[in-house]
Amino acid sequence: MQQDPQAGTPLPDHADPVILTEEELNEILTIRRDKLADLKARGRDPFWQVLYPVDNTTSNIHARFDELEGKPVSIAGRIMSRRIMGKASFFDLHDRDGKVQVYARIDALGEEVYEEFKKMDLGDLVGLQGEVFRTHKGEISVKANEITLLAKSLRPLPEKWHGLKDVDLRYRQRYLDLIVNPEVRRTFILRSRILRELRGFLDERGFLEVETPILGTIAGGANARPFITHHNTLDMDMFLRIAPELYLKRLIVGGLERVYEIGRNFRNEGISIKHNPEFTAFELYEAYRDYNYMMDFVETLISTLAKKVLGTTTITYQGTPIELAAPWRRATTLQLVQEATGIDFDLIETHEAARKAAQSIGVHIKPDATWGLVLNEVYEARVEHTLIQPTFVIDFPVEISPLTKKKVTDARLTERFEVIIGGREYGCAYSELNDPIDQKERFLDQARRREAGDEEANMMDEDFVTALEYGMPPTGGLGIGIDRLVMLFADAYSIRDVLLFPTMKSMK
RNA sequence: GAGCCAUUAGCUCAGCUGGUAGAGCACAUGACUUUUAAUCAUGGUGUCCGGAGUUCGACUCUCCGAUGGCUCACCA
Repeated sequence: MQQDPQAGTPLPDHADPVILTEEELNEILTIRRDKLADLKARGRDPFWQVLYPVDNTTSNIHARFDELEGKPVSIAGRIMSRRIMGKASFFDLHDRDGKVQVYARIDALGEEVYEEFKKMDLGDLVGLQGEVFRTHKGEISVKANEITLLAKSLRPLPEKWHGLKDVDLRYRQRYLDLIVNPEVRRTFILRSRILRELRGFLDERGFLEVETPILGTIAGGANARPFITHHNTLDMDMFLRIAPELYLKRLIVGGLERVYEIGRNFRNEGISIKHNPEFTAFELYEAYRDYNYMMDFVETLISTLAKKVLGTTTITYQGTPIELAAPWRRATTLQLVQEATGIDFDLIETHEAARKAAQSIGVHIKPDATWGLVLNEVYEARVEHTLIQPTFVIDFPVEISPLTKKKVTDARLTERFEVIIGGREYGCAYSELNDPIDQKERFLDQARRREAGDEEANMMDEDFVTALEYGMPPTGGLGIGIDRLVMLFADAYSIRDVLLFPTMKSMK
């Protein structure tokens, strides 16, 4: 490693009392900065290190111990715990996917290097070369014959045994959370694997991954309040997307036939253990398919992902056993509401009778709610949270489904289903509305709702109607919340546990 | 947006009925060449979240604020 020839001259910054900050008064911080200053003064500034010839990882050393025993390896990582016993020491080196114990002794390293090693701190990043062996107590280890400080850690890490528990700090300083809480790292590795397997599954089936605008002048494709931003040179307000749906269906019109997008949506709504203002949506469209096909597709997709990523379709979410293997139950909203409440909405013919029926069982509804809105309210209030094993809930009212084909047999309902697991919605799919005249009417209906004060009603998208006028094949569409899927697979209680950097208030 | 709860050393947490604070880890010094939450001895950790008030005296009581958590609302 090259060292700067002028290294002997610099003075420690904090030696000047004028720029001594309050923070540096802390004993531990001061000592670590002093150690760094000492290294600099001796021409050994660790921050001049630019590379290290790493040729192995800690997990590989464990996995292939039999063939690596007695062989030299070169690894690098963070010192996470130390047991110094005079002229010999052990420490744990953590790298990206594991840790290994390192044995450092003065006669292997030489006096100078060993003394430098003893001055290193927990949290320092080092590279080392040594031989793989097993200790008397049986622990796979590396006997170091060279250790190089690659970066100095100037702050003490959170406690080694209890880790970092303060939830606020864990989210705001996720890097610390990742350093000291191994299960957090596992969750995000799992998240990456889920996405990789999802893409593989779709690739095998001939889907094209596409990217559509996040920034636009119409926020369509869902019922939600958008974030508003401003473009300076165009001098116009723009929206962050709430769903990619209308763009993806334009691509179906364009003849791409099988497309999907995995990307961020933004909704200007409340934050909860199930909601983050930005979240990752997966939407897929396949021409010449309907929602029945999509049910088979979803069953296969989720159970395949579980098998590939978790090795099983039998999982436990927050203590509740869930079986993800196909087939899943399929039941209509009408059936499920009748099962749960005894009320058969199919036989209710007027909006007023529907409202009275809901009120009779104590479900709160708006005074002008229509039959379909009431049915949906009752479903959400009395059914959704009770569906623990994977269930396709089928045929939602037309009022809440402005982009979905109506059922040929019942114009009050649409060919739409939701995927419910553990009482939560994981996805939604439908036979896409491709009738431009009907679509325009639905947009106009939504526009009336907007004017009546419903900020979540869909915005009119004239160009989307124009696209449909050129002809869109019958198409099955699907949307799945990736964050919630990761929560399910990782057994995470809060959405924030599967987002590396969840949305937080700014500290004042 | 509402209610409840929390905030004390770098981290994890104690702190009684109001008398200006403790432990473990981490850190420092010393001992120790197979330890693994290493051990042993010695030592110092501090804007008690911020501000105001009550009081002779506030970590402790009251009010205001900040941040977070939970529940609810919102959110298909």
